[in-house]
Amino acid sequence: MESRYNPADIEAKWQRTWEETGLARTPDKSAKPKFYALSMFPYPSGNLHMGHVRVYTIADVIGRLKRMQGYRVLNPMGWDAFGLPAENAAIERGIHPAKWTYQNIAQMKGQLQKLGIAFDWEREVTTCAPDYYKWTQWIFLQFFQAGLAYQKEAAVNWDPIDQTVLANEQVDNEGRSWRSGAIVERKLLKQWFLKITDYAEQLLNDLDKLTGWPERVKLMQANWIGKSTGAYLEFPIVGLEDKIGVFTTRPDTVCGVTYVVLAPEHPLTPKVTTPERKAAVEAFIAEIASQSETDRTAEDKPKRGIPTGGVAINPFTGEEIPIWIADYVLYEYGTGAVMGVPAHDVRDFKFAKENQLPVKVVIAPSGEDGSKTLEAAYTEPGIMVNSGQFNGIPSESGKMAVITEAEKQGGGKARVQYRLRDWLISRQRYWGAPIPMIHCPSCGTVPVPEADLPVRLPEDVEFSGRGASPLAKLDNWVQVPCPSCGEPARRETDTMDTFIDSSWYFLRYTDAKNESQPFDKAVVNDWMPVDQYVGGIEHAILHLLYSRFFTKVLRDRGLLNCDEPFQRLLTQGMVQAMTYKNPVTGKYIPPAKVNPSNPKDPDTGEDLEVFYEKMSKSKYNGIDPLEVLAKYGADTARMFILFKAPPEKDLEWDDADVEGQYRFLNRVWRLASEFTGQLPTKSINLDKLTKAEKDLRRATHTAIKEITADLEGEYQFNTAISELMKLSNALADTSSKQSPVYAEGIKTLILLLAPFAPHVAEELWQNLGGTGSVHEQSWPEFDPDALVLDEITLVIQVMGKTRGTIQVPADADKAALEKFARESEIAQRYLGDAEIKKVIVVPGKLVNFVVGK
RNA sequence: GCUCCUGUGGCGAAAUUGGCAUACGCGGCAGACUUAAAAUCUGUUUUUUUGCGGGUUCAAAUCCCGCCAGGAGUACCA
Repeated sequence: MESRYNPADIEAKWQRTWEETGLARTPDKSAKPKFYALSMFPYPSGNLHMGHVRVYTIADVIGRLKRMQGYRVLNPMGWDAFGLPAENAAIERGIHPAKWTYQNIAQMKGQLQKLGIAFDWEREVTTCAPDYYKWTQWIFLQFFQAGLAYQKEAAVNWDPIDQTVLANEQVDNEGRSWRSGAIVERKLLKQWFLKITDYAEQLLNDLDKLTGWPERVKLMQANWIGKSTGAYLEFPIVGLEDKIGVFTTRPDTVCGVTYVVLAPEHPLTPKVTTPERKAAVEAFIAEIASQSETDRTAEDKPKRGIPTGGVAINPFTGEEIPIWIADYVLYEYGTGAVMGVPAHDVRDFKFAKENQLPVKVVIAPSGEDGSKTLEAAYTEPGIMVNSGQFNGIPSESGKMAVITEAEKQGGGKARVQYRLRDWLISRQRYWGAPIPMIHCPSCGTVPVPEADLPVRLPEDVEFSGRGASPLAKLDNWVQVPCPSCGEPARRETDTMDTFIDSSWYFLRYTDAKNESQPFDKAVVNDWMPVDQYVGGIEHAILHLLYSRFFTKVLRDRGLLNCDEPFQRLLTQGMVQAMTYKNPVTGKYIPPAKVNPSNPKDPDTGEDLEVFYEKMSKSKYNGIDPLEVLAKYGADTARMFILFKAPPEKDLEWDDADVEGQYRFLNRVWRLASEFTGQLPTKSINLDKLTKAEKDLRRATHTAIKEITADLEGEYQFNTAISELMKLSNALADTSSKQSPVYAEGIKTLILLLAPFAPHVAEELWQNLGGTGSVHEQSWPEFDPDALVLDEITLVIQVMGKTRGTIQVPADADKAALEKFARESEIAQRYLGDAEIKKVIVVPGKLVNFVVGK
């Protein structure tokens, strides 16, 4: 056996061997239980970064563990390959998006393979390949047939740099594009939408089924869906037939309405405006329209609005109330109009104070009559007052009473409102799946027949980076006969949001080569749902919500059976590295130019701020995985990443800790190299073990127990590895290296190490004469008898304070424990002749004496 | 503003879920080996204490209340 641990040699060798023997290939259906381990597939940028290393390592450990535990495992990999960067490369460097993308894929695949992840590459999925996007288009047609895909003229988010429309979700809260960072403009265009709002209630309710998801992700989705329960109420307008419909969550406060506010864009705005207010209202609307989203939503911005001159009637009190328009009322939400109840809504209170509108109290805390002047809005529940027939009703039940009355009068009803909007999927871009529709002057919008799929992206395209989509400029591609009437028609030139591609890729993996359908129903039902999904928290809302939506729609189309695609979700933290920043100039300084023990700016001499941040080029703190692999090997990189922090927490890169893991693998290597015995094939004779042997055997079986537990439930790779270290330490320190117990320990250590550091484990396994691959062995099981101690350490406390410990027989009962404790020298010393009022005995742990004062 | 999470040695982190706080690793220090260094090995180090203040309990990092600090999500959602 080679005496030195040389990762470079053994890693390449085993990666080749595993490839040849098909270790990672997904087994055929059998009696074995299935396990679908999935990591979020990458965008093929061309370069692997540490974030990738972390996700795929986590999923790989889980996959390898499950294989050893007797599951047939599916652990696939693919490419989220459509998207803007490829098109930008085409514009900037004149390289075709397809060529650029496939080059990147080849490069990244090579890098990924060096990590030693057991991916089944035979199921590789590439979303920009026609044999994939054919089915993306087919699924779009399913949505269309279900009435879930429709076109709408809409004010959309227009990115002036990328020259495209963005989904609401792709605009950050400063009104900037998630990709280009440009301030987004509003523009009217006819767009394709998917009706995700039809599934809002299910998407919300089924969050309860996701017991294996982090609470905070479920919470973020629930907030995003934003369900509110309330009422739709109508306010008649003086002098008009029209009524103003509002949505409110507080119908119980309706008698306190002192004004109504419309969104400036509301169609009723011009109708209710009186001639003398017309000029002012139009000026106000123009001013709002010219404001960017940023200004309109700026923090602590005062609410601005003006009266229209129009008057509405509160149907519950008969009072005449003014109609205003204001910038804080959003046209897109609810009905685009709100009722103003200054006394019981914080915003309305502020708005009323600023604009001298009356405040009318209609809810009072119990015991009060509502005559007190309010300093702030009273938003708590209370008793209805000044509300005519509703006086005296508690506000919570008053909500229903008001709704019932509104229904009786025909002026309202209960209503549930969601914040979630329909999903805008049109992109005026080339590098995406073409929307398979044809616009015919006589037949209207007609789907491309299934037999004609895929609608291929034409290859001969010019990329200028300006104006309309490159597809719209290709006359010979755009012009087609109408599939329905045969007359000249035009193709839809928009492509689909790439989030569509990633909303069903996990289904395609189950049957990746199917040429006649996106996936076979029996096959997809066999593998789905995904048992463990691993990915970044940045996808907590969009990708995960869209995938859930797709799964439900495809289920309703009869294509699969599951309600939820991802049984368990692990959101791994970022990989951060140390950055140096000059707090005066705000500039980042490359670590190579800084003395770590006394960080100063090399140019100005100023003291630098030192902290951990997500790795990025602009901060000069990126660590190239390939360099780490070259220096230490994949096993060390994996061990470091798994050990340094729990998987969901951010991880701080530290070269010294990487060295530490390298040292550990070297120690394991040495232990195994110096072992001259045989790996045991049958169980050990337990009759006459020495104390040292018993201790070692306990260490071995404790490791099995703890590591197995750490990999079930919550994944705690960091503590699992610390248990490996303990076992390794116990083996190194033992005096019974000739014992079969030692051989069992060595064998167990290698088996337990296998999911974490697969190459070293395999090499050591083979060197010690193990049969077959270490990764095909059964995961070890612990012997409970091995864990039993003859003696335990009993803690002796007085008044809850630990005063010392004694050794006692492990099988002593409560009474015996108390006796040992009372007679102990420690108790004698600390108790003296104090009166013992009570003795608490926790078997196996402690005895606590409660004494009188 | 609202919602949620986190706070433990010099550092990353553990703690069977109420029962010896700091496992495991990093770093530091000392020693062995060496002409010397690296590598390796051995030993040692974090000292009434789990952000702060109260409470419950025989017993609190863990449960409850109130603060403080840091982070995340969301943002006029009626």
